[in-house]
Amino acid sequence: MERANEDLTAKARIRDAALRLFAEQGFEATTIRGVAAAAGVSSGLVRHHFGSKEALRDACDAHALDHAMAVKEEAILAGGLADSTFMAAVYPSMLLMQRYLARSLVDGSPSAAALFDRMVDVTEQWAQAGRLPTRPADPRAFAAALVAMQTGLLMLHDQVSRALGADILDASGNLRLGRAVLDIYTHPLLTEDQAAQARAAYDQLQARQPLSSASSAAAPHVGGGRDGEGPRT
Amino acid sequence: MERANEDLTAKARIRDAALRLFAEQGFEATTIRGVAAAAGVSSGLVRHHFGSKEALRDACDAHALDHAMAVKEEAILAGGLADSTFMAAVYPSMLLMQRYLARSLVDGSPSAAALFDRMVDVTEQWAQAGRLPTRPADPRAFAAALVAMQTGLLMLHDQVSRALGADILDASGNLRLGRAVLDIYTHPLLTEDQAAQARAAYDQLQARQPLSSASSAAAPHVGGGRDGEGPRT
DNA sequence: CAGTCAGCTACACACTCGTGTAGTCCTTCC
DNA sequence: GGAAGGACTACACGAGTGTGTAGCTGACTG
Repeated sequence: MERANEDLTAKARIRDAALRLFAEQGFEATTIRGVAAAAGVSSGLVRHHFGSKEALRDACDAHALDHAMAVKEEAILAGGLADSTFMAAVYPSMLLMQRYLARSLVDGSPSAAALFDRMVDVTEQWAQAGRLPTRPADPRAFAAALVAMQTGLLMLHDQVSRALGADILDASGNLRLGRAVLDIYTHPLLTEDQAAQARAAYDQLQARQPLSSASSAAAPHVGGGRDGEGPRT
Repeated sequence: MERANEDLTAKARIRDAALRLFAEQGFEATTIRGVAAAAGVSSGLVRHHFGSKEALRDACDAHALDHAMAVKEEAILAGGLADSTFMAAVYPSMLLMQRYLARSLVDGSPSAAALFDRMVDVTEQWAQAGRLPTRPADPRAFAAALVAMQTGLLMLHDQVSRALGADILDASGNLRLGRAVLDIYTHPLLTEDQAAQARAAYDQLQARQPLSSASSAAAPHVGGGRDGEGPRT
């Protein structure tokens, strides 16, 4: 399924190498010479084909978006298996594209930021459409948090893989992670008592510092009780 | 509560500036000269106090860990409010430390990776301790996914803030995000039917490609049905 | 008062980066 | 056959980086 690298044009090889390196190392840390070496060409050729490093990034952005869209449409046209799980399984390149886009968010790519907003929009509409078992109170914040959390999984690919002892981009490790995330999304992490306690704590916080500029928690407590410490230190 | 910058020694000012810049821009993109300018000193003084850029990073790592641990112990000693939510609310600097550590994960800092592993360990033990309403089938993967997702929220600080139209490090935006994450963790995102359907899809995937190296999904589908597309494209 | 030493600065060096330019090779078309 | 043009390389340049070194200042110490 994966096309052989030797059959590709040099321009495509450069773009693919850049996409992979950008995803793995980030935009700043990736050098044009490194891209050229990975693609098996001279550094001058990178400039010849793409003009500048920024233009190379734009080409990668466009390619990642095009690829994701094309695969998505193809999957929709092909049948009912339009959910992203199956798509990513059938098209291994999807994960690289997603990881590239996730990394672009950290690097501050404008197009990735635009995509993030779009994903939040789509998720917000999906949350408001009533497909959820429970309608969230704040669909916008709900969507933003959900998208950011899922993206975090891709960005921390190396860390998660190391903690699991298996590459989450491989079939076995990926299935394992997928089931775990499914577990998180399926079962509530807090009992009703704990949730009520947490909500009360937020109410108290909001009442105490209604207009203060002091920061509070980005990480919600997961363990509700006294010694219940969340995953975040 | 926040100490005045002018009262700090130059070494402390350099460390604080480096921590903030590392958290905002990443390690590679931050220059020693930039740190020196932010601290109001010459670039040579940075080297005089810390020896090298890597040693400066180590000092920031140690400081972030020390600060987090000290605040945590103090909170535990002070009373029952040991959960991270309240701590971060009381100690605004906690969020910066967390954001720094989250960013360090992306930049590949060894000590941040060690901290990530420790957080996964703690979360795994917490998941196995039976405090959850439902015991996860794979506590290790469950914990890794949970920690990565929460960390993702901090790493995508800018993106989430933009999508919400409010800085999530400020009180109002942070409360809003906290409630949203609480919402995610409290209510299941999938109905039982959808969850069963997703599990069946994973079983089918696992049976079809038992030992293949082809990648599958890191993003689980959230919408289960035909046109149900998850937040991830 | 002289000595000392940490705090601090200014400056230079080697290196790597992105970029610019000239030139070679090879295919294509008249 | 020869001109033309794209694919591709080699090399040079300026800017910015981390790092090294010499020197200045002021407080403390005998």
